[in-house]
Amino acid sequence: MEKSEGGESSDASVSAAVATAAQQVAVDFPAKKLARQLDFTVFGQSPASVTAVPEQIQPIAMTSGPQIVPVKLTPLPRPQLQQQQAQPQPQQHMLLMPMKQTAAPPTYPSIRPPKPESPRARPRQSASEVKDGTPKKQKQCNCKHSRCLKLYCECFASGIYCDGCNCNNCHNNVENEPARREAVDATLERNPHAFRPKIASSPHGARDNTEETGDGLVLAKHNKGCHCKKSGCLKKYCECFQANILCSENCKCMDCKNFEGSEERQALFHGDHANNMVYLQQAANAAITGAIGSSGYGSPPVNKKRKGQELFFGSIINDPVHRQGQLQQGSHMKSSVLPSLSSIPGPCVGNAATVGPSKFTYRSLLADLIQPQDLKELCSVLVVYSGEAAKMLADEKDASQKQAEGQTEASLASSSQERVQNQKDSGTEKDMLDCCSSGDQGEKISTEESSLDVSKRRPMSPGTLALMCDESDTMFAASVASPNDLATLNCNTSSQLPHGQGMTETYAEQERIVLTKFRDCLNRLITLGDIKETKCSKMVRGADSIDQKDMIGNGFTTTETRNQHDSFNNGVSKSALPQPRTTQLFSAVVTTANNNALPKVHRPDENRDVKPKI
DNA sequence: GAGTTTGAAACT
DNA sequence: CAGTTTCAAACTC
Repeated sequence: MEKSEGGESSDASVSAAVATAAQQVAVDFPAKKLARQLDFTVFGQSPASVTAVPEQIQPIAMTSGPQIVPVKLTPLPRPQLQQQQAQPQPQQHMLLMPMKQTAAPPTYPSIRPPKPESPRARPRQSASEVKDGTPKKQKQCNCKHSRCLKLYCECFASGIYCDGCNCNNCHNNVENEPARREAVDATLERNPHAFRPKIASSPHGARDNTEETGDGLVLAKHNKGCHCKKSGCLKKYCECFQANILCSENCKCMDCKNFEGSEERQALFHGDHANNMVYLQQAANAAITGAIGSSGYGSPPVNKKRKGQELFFGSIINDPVHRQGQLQQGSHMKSSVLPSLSSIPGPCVGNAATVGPSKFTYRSLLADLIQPQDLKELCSVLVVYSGEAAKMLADEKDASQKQAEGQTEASLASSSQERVQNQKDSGTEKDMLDCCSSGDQGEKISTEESSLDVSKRRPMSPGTLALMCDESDTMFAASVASPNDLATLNCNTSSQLPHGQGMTETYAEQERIVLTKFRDCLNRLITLGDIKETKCSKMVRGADSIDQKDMIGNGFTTTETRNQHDSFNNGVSKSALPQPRTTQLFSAVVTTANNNALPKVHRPDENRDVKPKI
């Protein structure tokens, strides 16, 4: 007779029997359903609490050996059990596994499950099992020939009795405990780790079994890895995919698309807001950490050795769709061929050889747009801005003072006195400015302020100085200011910082301008990223009209910013700025500033949104 | 719901 | 250990 021996009808009685029989462990090992339900959240369990389980039951198991221990169920040392402990649920059929399996206490690294999936990582777990994080119903197997006594059976593999399943000739129940235990023994004999988590535990330890993604999530790895051939590891046939983890070096899959950065994988997440947000966050973080410089790629993974690599790789070459994502994957497959494929992502050859635990890392579209040099140059630009702002403020102040003097017909003596005072307030600022300025910049200042005393120089704001400090290395020292200037600047900073209210206002204004320009720069970067993303998308979709050169090199960047570059070169501050590459990316900011920002330092409407945005 | 596909588990 | 078979879930229609 084919029936579900662990049927729901008998659920209560079976559970009661189990609870009674295994009273001692009942608390630690909640019922079966719960076990599975809570599967999904147990990865976060602390290793300590998890490892305690096997040790706890080990004495019992040791005494049982091959014998059947119907009374004291041997729970599988799996993470989900810990979850059960945390949230004890009534009537569950926790099964006892022979202590064999606990001979080597499994380690349950604290892993944040990408997805609430069975720790046991039994693939093919019905989605109905868990919805909105709250398990509704235990997964019901449909075994027909295995009697639910082989790992084919999810329930058995999960270490739980069948309960309400649709299986035939089920022996995975309390009534057939002897047979079940035999099966358990046999299974453990074949594979001592058969009932241990496939995901999360590792012979190398918890730490080795986890990897961190761009967003900081710690993802688990499949201990054995999958061996998928046709599913691309993007279907639930794949254990890794089903567990919502990325394939790892442990996998031996072919044509894997379940790696970070895989477009196919990302596509799957389209429509799934939650997952999409995770991806976006990963991308954002990756952009922050990896967008700058040619090392936009993190470490392209590495790992997997695929039997179908050659074949798979060959398909990539002519398949744009696979380039960006799998290209990265390919980097750890056949690094020798990577360079030729690195066109889209950009220069990543240097990283191709990088070997790391992580498989794939997101590479920002801006990776080849922003170089370390750009940052330095940006800082220089901002420094100049700060100086310009300070100067402008001083000019305005002087102008207003002079106007006031004229109106009041103040005496020459008093005027001089005020002038001296003014120097105290803002004059030092110019000193600082000139310290960091040289060449044309200095000339410009002297020209514009020919009527002013040379000593009427103002210090830069603390924020500007901070930039200066960061810039005090190569670029700046070489092209903007001499080391002596910087030294002087620093000295002046420390000695002249304490200024009056005037200086505070100046600082605030300087910083506001700098921040505003920085914001503009970031906005521009975003725009460039959008443009590039669009182009990449078109390209990936097979839009053959796009010239790849524009994508990878500075093509579109240079053309887009050429005019800006020109205008920049005509700007008043050009000599103070290190040349060119910044002009490609940041010239718009500079140009804009030269055109309208500095002359009107006080423009609340323009700067008012700086705070919120930044 | 039946049939097919898939890949892990089991077997040789 | 590799190849084959069995099995049940996932998937397709």
